[in-house]
Amino acid sequence: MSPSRDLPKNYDFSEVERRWQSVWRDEDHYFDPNSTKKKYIIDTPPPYPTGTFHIGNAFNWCYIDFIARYRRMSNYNVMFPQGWDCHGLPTEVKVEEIHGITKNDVPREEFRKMCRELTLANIEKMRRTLRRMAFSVDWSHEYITMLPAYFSKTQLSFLKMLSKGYIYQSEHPVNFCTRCETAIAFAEVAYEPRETTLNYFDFDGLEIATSRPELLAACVAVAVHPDDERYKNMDKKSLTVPLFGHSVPLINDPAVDPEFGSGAVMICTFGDKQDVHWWKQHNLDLRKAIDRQGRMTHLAKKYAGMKSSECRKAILEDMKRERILTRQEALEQRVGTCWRCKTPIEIMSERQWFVKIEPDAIMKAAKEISWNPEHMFLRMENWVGQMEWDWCISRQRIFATPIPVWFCTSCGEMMVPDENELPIDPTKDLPSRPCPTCGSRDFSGEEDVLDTWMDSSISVLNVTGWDGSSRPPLFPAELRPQGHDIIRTWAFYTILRSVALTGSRPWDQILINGMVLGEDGYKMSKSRGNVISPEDITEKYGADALRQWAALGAATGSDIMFNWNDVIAASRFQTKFWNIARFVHMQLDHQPFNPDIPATALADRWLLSRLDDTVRDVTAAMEESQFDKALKLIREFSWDTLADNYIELVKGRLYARDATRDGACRVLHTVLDTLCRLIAPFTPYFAEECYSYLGRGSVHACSWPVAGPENTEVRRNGDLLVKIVSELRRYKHEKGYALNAPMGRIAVFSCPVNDDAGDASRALNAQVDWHTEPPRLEKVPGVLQFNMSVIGPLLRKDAGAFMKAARALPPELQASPPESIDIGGKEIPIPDGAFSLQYTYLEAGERVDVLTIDEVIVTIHTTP
RNA sequence: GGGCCUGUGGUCUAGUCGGUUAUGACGUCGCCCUUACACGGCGGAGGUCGCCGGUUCGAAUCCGGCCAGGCCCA
Repeated sequence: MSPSRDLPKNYDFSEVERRWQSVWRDEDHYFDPNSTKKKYIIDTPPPYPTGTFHIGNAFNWCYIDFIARYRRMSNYNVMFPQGWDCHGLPTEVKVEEIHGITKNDVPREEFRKMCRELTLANIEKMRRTLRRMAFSVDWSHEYITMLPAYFSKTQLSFLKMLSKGYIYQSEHPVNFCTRCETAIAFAEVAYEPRETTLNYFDFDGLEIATSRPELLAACVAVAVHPDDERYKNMDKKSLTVPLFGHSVPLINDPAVDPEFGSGAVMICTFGDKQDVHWWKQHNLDLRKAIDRQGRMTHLAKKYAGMKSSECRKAILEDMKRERILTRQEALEQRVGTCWRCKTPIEIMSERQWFVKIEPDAIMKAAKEISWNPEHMFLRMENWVGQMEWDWCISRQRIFATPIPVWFCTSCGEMMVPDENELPIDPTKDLPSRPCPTCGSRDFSGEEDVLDTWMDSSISVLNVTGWDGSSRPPLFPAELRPQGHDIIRTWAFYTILRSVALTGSRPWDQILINGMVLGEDGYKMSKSRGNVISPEDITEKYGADALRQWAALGAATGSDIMFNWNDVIAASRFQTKFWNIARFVHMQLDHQPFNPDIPATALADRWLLSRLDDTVRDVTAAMEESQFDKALKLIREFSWDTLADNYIELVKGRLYARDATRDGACRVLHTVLDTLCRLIAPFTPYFAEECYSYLGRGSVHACSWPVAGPENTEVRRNGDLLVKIVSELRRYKHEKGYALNAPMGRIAVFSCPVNDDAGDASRALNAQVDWHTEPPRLEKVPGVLQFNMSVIGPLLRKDAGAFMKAARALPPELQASPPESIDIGGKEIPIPDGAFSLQYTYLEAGERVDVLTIDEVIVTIHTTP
C-alpha cells in the first residue's frame, strides 16, 4: 500500500524546507484564465520595497497564504498576485543619502534611474523572504508600479477621472512639507504632541495670544466671539498689525473659543485648518509669508529669507524690545507633521491637482463590502464622515508617476495625450498635435507628479484586468487583506477610485489583520531594540513554525505580540505530529492490511467520527478566516484525541496482530491522510513532507477533506469508552500502580457500550466486562445533582425554590421523582432530567472499589 | 475632547447573542526513561474573569458608571 520507507527519527525542518522549496514549481500557483472553476482573486497589498520584508508583512501574508491554499484545495481558481508599490519619498531620501546628493543635483531622469535601480535590488531581496516563507504567490501576476506596464495604467486612470470631472486643478490650501518640498494629503499627516509657548502681545490695543508669532506677516484678520463681553463695545472695524503695519479687519465669529488665551485670535494664511475655514468664510486676503522651502517671503519684510524658526525668535525679540509682548506661557499642543520625515507641516495655498471626494458614493460601496472584523468598518465610516477637503494628488517630487498633462505656452490651454500614447513623461515627451485652441507647438510639461496612492489605489483594477474601457473581467476581487493602519489610506482610496472608474465596490470582502508588537508589548522599533525579523525565526525554528505563530498567536483581526514561546510550541507540535506519522507508518509497514475494510470496532468508528467533526469545525473556521480556531482544533485532535486517546487505546490491538488490527490500520491511514490536508495551508513544508510518505503525490494538489455525517451515538459511546479508560488510569495512578500493571477484574454496568473489541482490557492490562444492565449492588443514596441547563430555562424564577424542595425529598423520591413537587404552596411539574441522584455502591461479600462515571458504574475487583 | 478596541491563574490566551466544576499554552510542583515521541506521558497546585452598581433563579458573558492600557481622529 504505502511505500516502505522509514521516517527519520527527528524532523529536520531546515533540510526539509530547503528541499521542498527547490522541488515546488511556480506554475502550481498560477491563476488559470481558462479554468471553469470559481475564481478567487486576492488584492494583495503591494509592499513598499524597503529591502526588508518585515514581520508585520509576514503576518499579513500568512493570512493571505492560509486563504489562498485553502481556496485552491477547495477547488477555486485562485489568484494571489504580488505587487510592489515603488514610488515615493523614502526611496528618494535613501538615494540622496547613498549618493550624497539632493534631488536637484542631477537631472530628473538620472535621479529616477537611481531610484529604480535601488528599488529593483530591494524587490529581489524581499522576493527571497517571500519564497522562504512558502507563500504561494502567483509570480505570473507580479506587478511593479514604477514600470511602464503599470504606471501607464495609473496615467490612464488619471485621464479617465480627469475627463469624468473627478480631477481638477485649483489654487487651494494644502498640507505642505517644507523639508520634502511637496504637498501631502491629510492621510499623510501624523499628529505629534509638542510643547510650545503661547505668546500674549498687544495687537493695536487688543491682547492677542498666539502660538505662531512668525506668521504675523501673514495675518489677515483678528477674530473674537460675538458674545464676548470684553470686546462687545469695540468700535474699531480694523486693526494695524504690529511690526508690519498693514491693516486687517476685526471680525466676529462664533467658532472663536473665548476661554482660550485672551479670547481674541489672529487669523493667518495659514496657521491651521481653522484659519482656512475663517479665510473662506469671511473672504479674507491671502498673504503667503512662508515659501516652499520654509523660508520667509518678501511679505515678511526685514525677516525675509529667514527660516520660520529664526523668524519666530527674531519677532519675539522685537516684540520684547517694543514692549508689546506682555507674557508667555507653556502650551501643550498636537502639531501635524509629515508622516515620512516628522517635519511640522505648513498649510499653504498652491496650485495643485485634486480628486473630488464623494462621501455618499464611497460609503455606499463600503457598505456593500463584508468587513472582517465588522467593527473595522467604523474606522472607514468615521474617516469618510469627517473629510473636509478634496484629495490633493499632486506632489512636487521626482520619483513618481508623471501627471500626463501639458500646457500651451502661448494660450495656456491644457493638453492631454491620447490613451494609446501612454505612458508619457510630459517633461520629456511632446504632444503629437498642435494646440487645438491657438495652433502653437510650444508646450510646457506638468512637472508635478502623482501621489503614490494614485498608483496603489488601482492595484485591484490592475489584477482584475482593467484596460480602461469598462469594468474589468475579473472585477470585483473576492478579497482585500490588509492591516488596520491603512484603512484611511489604501482601503479608502481604493474604494474611491473603484467607484469613480467602474461605479462599483472593489472587493467582496476585506479582512483586516492586527499589528505585530514586540515581545515587550510595544510597537517594534529599532530604537527600542525589540525588532524580530522573519529570518530570525525561520533560521531557528523554520517557516512552518512562524506560520503557526501567525495563525495561533491572536484571534484574527487582533494585534499580536511576538512571542518565542508560541513559536517553540509550534515546533513542538510538529515534533509530536512527526512522531505520530512515524508511528502510523511503522504500523502500516509492519504487516500488510486491507485498507478498504469497514471500521467495526467502537474505537475505530469513534475516531473516524471525531475526525469528521474536526473537519467540519475546521472548515467552518476557515470559511470565517478564524485561523486560530482552525489550527487549535487540528492540534487538539492530533495531540489529544488521536495520540493520547485513540492510539493508546488501540496500541494493544496493533501489537497483538488481532483480527481487528486491519480496522485500526485503516483508521490510522485515513486520519494521517486527512490531517496532512488540514494542516497543509498552515504548514506547507511539514504537511508535504509527512504526506510524501503516503506516496500519493503533493498534498497541495489534494482536495480539502469533506466531513462525513455526524454520528452522535458513536461519538457518545466512544467518548464514554475513552473516559472510562482514562478514569481507570487515574485510579491506578492514585493507587500507586504502574500504568501497565495488571489490575484484576473490572466490570462496567448500566453502560450503552457492550463491546469494545477488547481495547480497554489491553490498554488497562485487566479483564474488562461490559454490562448493559445495572449492577447487583447495594445502593447507598448520595447527593442530588441538578442539571441547570434544564432547570434554568424552564423554571426561571422558581429554580432556587425548586432545588431546595427537591433536596428535601426522601431518597426514594429523589431516585424516581414524582410528577410534580410543592414549592412553598405552589405545585409545579418536575421536568425530565432536572436532577439525578448519585449513589455509592457496595457489593456484599466482596470488597470492590466503585467508580461512577456519568451514568455508568464501574466496579474494580482488586483481587482477581 | 470624540470614536473604536482591550482588561481572564506568574506570563500570554480561549470563551463574551447568560446555564452544572472558566479553555489552552508556557512556567511551576510530584510521579513515570510503558517497544512513535522525556521536544514525551500521567497527575497536582495556582483565578474575587479590572473595579462598583444594576437586570436575573443564575453574569466572565447583558445594562450603567468608574479605573487602566492601546489604536484612530479632532
